[in-house]
Amino acid sequence: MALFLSTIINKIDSKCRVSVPSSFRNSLQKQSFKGVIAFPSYQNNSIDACGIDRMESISDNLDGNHNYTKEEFDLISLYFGEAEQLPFDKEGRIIIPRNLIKHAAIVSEVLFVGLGPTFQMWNPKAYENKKIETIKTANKKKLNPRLKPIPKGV
Amino acid sequence: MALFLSTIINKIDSKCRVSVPSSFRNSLQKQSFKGVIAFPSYQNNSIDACGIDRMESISDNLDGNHNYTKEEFDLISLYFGEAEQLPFDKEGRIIIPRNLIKHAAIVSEVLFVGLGPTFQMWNPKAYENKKIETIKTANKKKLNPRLKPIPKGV
DNA sequence: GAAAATACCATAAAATCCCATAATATCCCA
DNA sequence: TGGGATATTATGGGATTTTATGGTATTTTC
Repeated sequence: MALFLSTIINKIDSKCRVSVPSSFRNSLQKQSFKGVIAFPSYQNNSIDACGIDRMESISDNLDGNHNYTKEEFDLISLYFGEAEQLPFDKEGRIIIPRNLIKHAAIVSEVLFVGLGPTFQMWNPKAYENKKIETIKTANKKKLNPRLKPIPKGV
Repeated sequence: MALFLSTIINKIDSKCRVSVPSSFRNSLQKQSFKGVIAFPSYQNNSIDACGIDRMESISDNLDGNHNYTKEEFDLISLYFGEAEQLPFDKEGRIIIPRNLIKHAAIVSEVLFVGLGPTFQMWNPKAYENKKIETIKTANKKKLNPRLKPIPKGV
């Protein structure tokens, strides 16, 4: 599956078009639907996004004997209902729908941030605030941010 | 997984290109993404780096493990956002982004130091200082200098 | 037919390729 | 083991391609 990393800011024009960063595009272009799946985040004023592959695998999982709780299942169903399929144009741009723009309070620029298998789109200023808040909380709770892979099967 | 050892200094040019030491390159070239993943170290003025394999395993773990609190998840997300995917050019060089150059105060040379599964990039002078400091502290605390294997995943 | 959506074209900046060269390191065979 | 031949690095610079970003034209939708 795709692995989205790093942070990129691109401009959004009067037709609500934004260039998806080329590093993100590369993995998305290989998937069956050439574009991104986007939906409003319920946790932040941001837009959650991923490739169709991920939606398909979640869908398969929902259909089989999954191990989601009832609450989780309901939440995932909500996401499916709100998900938008945004195809690339020839230049690798997507058009962000009105409701998502409103949800993320996007104005002239869109910040893309990679979160591994998914990514988010933010108003750059809002992301900056969120970042500061996250660091503050981490310090207060003395969270260990060290990235370590945990050996499989242990 | 890759094993990075020893210390090498290479020049950085006006296009911010540096040759990754060939000994490091060899293991990285075999991975699915041909290049290095780099992010600002939060402990030093240095750049932490590894291969995509390591990020993938961290990502898988993050995706599969539902034991993270929201705060932990947010913090790890920050690191994904700060990570940069730096592909090799045909000559085995990477381009170091402005923000990382600034973070590590890199000028004309880059010092690569292997740390086992990861490596770091430094301003050679800054590394020299750090080294002296480390030895001084070790002597003061009478640390045992023998190399011991560190338990995996801990 | 008007408005919205989509396709198409143009351009500057940035990233990447491609080639050249010198310095190392490695090989190979007497 | 020596030392010339060969391959691999590290490094530089110019040429080419890709990206991001506009704008205009054409098609769709109601």
